[in-house]
Amino acid sequence: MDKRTKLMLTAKKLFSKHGFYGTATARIAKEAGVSNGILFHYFSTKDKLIEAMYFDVKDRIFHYSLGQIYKDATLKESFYTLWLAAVEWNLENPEDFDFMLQFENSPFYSLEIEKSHKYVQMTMELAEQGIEQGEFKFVSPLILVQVVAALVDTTVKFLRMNEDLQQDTEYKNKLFEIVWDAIKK
Amino acid sequence: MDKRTKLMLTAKKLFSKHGFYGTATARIAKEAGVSNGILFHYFSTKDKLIEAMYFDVKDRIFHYSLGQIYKDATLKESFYTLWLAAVEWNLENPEDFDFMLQFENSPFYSLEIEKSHKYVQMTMELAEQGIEQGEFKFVSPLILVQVVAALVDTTVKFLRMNEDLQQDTEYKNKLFEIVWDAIKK
DNA sequence: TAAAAAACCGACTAAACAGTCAATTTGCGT
DNA sequence: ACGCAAATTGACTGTTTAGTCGGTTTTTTA
Repeated sequence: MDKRTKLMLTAKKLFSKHGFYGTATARIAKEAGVSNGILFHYFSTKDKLIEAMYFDVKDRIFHYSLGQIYKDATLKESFYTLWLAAVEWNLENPEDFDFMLQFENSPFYSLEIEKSHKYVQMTMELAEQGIEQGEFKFVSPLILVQVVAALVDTTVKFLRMNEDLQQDTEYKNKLFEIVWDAIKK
Repeated sequence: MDKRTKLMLTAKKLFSKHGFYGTATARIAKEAGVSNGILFHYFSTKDKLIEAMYFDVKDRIFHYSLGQIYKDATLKESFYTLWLAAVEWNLENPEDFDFMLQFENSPFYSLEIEKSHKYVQMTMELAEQGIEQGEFKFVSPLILVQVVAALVDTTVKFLRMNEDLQQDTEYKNKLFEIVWDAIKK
């Protein structure tokens, strides 16, 4: 594994556990088993490292989740697939999840960053579709997307505390009804 | 105003803008117009200061919101009052809001802390009531509470970006329907 | 009003920190 | 096999940091 990847993995682990400023760059390098200097060769500042990790993680989760959607699916099916994929991905990648939560609620984060993401635009289009077809509530598509995202996070946090429910498909369907009822007309 | 309060107000302002570790204790004291030493007289460590602020803010918002509920209100009215009060309080106290978001998504936070709050228990009881009466979805009351809380945050973030909608009662009613539909059976 | 306690000051310190840099190794095209 | 660029090292630095402390002022108590 190349050292850049090693650094990213170690940084993710430490950031998610100890926070951004609770994690020294020297410690990242040390635990990754590489030299101090190489970190700044790949990422000119600590902030750049954090930002690079954000794009990496966000990219992977969206790519995975959107990839699950199949053609000719109804709107509800598409949203179910999207929601479930995101929930399961986050459950399987707790470090990514904790890192994202921290980042998106920190002063690092701005909506400009979010909107620059092509995948966000794709989900916005899905929401717009639903509104036009009269299937979703007649509100801004942006808030529908954010509601779904927020409820993914809420679900993940909840299922984390209730491991016995993580495999319970029936219960998860119930949880999806929360999301669907929230956005549907 | 006593110096402890001055410190808390200044800390809140700086933490919300620059993050926890982006804000030096010396800077808090300086901008609060008090000596460096007095900060550690009131809060033995920086972490203690952060935690004390969390309890202070959380206490005030819950006290305010729950205080708005009137007797003989239906369950829906109670939830509407609760949701609206929380949304408006957060809009009027953006520093508190940003601070809370950061704190609750940082490694500082744990569910133990949350549950220790008497107000959380009160909202849990409201949710249990709704489930028993068959008015809410038959899921864990905890997740219903968390869904409402998450949707308060989502609404606040959205209304912040759309200031023209902040006074639009009709639109806010629409946004509440999202919350209500999410939890109701 | 005296004594005890609590609030308050600001200079100080030891540790930790992000980022630099000159020197060395590695890998790759020719 | 040569030469050159990119990767890699780790010791180093100037700054910043949380927290301490001996001493002073203000407030409370009896």
